[in-house]
This record gives sequence, structure tokens and C-alpha cells, in this order.
Amino acid sequence: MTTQQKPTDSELEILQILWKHPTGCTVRFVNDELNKQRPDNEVGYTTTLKMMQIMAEKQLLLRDESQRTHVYMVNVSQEKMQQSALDKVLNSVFGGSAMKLVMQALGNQKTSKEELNQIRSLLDEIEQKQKGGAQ
Amino acid sequence: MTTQQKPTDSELEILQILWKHPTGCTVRFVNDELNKQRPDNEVGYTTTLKMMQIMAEKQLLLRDESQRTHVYMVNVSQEKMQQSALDKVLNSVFGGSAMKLVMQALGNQKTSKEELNQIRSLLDEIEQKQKGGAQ
DNA sequence: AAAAAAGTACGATTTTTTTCGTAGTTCTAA
DNA sequence: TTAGAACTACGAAAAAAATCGTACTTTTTT
Repeated sequence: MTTQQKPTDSELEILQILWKHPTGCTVRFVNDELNKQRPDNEVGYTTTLKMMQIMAEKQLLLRDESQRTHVYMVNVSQEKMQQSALDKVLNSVFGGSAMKLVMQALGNQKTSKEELNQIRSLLDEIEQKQKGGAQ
Repeated sequence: MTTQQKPTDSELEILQILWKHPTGCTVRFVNDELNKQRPDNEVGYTTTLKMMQIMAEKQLLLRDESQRTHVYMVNVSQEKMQQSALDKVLNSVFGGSAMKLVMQALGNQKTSKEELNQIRSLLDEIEQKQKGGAQ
């Protein structure tokens, strides 16, 4: 039943922009942002348009057509996508071990003391939940 | 600098098997494993063969042709691939925040108490390194 | 030693993803 | 009120990835 939403890489690129602007964006805006990020290898307006139309078909986006200039809004939660992307990486390169993934992510990133503590808090929280929460 | 190796999804599927058998595998073996994992949607022998040949060209694999039945060995470290896969996810869905990634990974996975402690140790270690290590 | 089995090579097809041109519409400004 | 700018729709080309068929060679079996 899990209707595996599986955005492609360039869909993801677009989604990212939309997530930052949850109130909705025009194609023009997204296209500009996109090309800001990749000043080499620019992409044409109609390319982005087509992309977003397809994404709307797939229900990844919603489209407000009440104005001439359509406004698109993201229709999938970032969390959900994060989780599914994570799952994929987990299974494809970490052999399913979340631990290893976390270790690697922590090990190779510069993480501030503050962030480290934040993670510690999370660990405590998880442990609490497991203790009390039962089952 | 980093000659970004970027295996495709099905290349990754093959790499995974090879990582589990670092001494080398025949095409036949890999193909069988592959189809074990996806009993629906099986893939033909020559498909896998072709795939692995291409991967050898790309230097993802090494090939021992001394025997008639060629033996392939993985030629990229799992760590490197893990890191690059992680980077990709990091940038494509987590807006570059390793923290968020870790939090999400920990939050949504069942993590044993032992593992949690293991992570705590890692945190300590990182902190130590940052304190003393300097430079 | 002939037939069958197991391999490799390689071109070609199919499928998926990305990109864009063109046509037609609506809005804007001179 | 007309030229140009900004949009959308849509088909289709281009590029990338995945799959397979066929021909040919070497082993194995009988």
C-alpha cells in the first residue's frame, strides 16, 4: 500500500526550493533559484515548467491556477522525503544499519559542541521513551 | 580533486553484494544474489554481466581474467561510497544539516540501548578530539 | 568427438529522466 | 491598439540507465 513516492534527483532539487517557501512559488521564481545554485549548466525556463507540471501530476506539488501565473505548493512533507531518502541510503550503502550511518555522519562532519549536546539530549529522550513508553 | 564516483542505483545494488564478498565474485553468483533479493522482477544474466563489465570499465570493479570464468572484485571503499551517498542526501533533502539527518535517523529507527551508548562514546570521542587535537 | 552447458563480448533496444522548441494566450506599456 | 513580454501547454528530442538477444568460445559430459 505504501505508494512509494520516489522523486528523481532533479525533482528533489525543486522540492528543496519549495520547502523553503511553503507559501508557494511561481515557476519563474523556482527557475531563478535553481540557476542561482548552478551558475554553470543553467536550465531553461520551460524545462523547469515541465518538471513542475509533471510533479503536479504526480501529486508532489499542488497548483493554484486561479491566477494566470500559476503558483505551486509542495504537497509532500520534507520529513517523509527525508525518511525515504534515508531509508534508501540506509539500505543501499549501509546495509540497513542506522547506527553505522549515524556514526559516519557524525564522524565526517564538523559538529559543534552545542550540536553534540543536542544529540545527547536526543539520546536521553529516546532512552526515556523506550523505558517508560513500554513495548 | 575528489573524482566524484557516482554509481547509479543498480550499480549500488551490485556493489553491495561485492562488499559482502570482498574476495571476489563471479557474475553468476552476483546475478543469483540479485535475484534472491528481488524474486519478482528478476534480471537476466547478461544484464548483470553487462553491468559489471561497465563497472569494471569505470574502475568501480577489478576483474581477474586469468580464469575463464572471470572474477570481479570491488575497487571502491564502502566508506567512500557511504560518505558520498550521505553527502548527497545531506544536500538534497536535509539542506546540508548533518545534525538534522542524524536526529531523524535516530528518531525513526529502533536503536538499542547499547547502540545509544555506543553513540555517546563516539560523541565523547569527537569532543575530545576537538578539544585536544586542535590545529 | 559430439552435444550440451556455461562463459564472454557487444550491439541494440527499451525505459526513464531531463531538456527544450514552438505554438498559442493573456497581460502590459507605449 | 499594437508590439512585446511573460505565461502555459504539449510534443518530442537528447541523454542516461537498464535490459537483453545473439554470436562465438571454452568446458564438461556422455
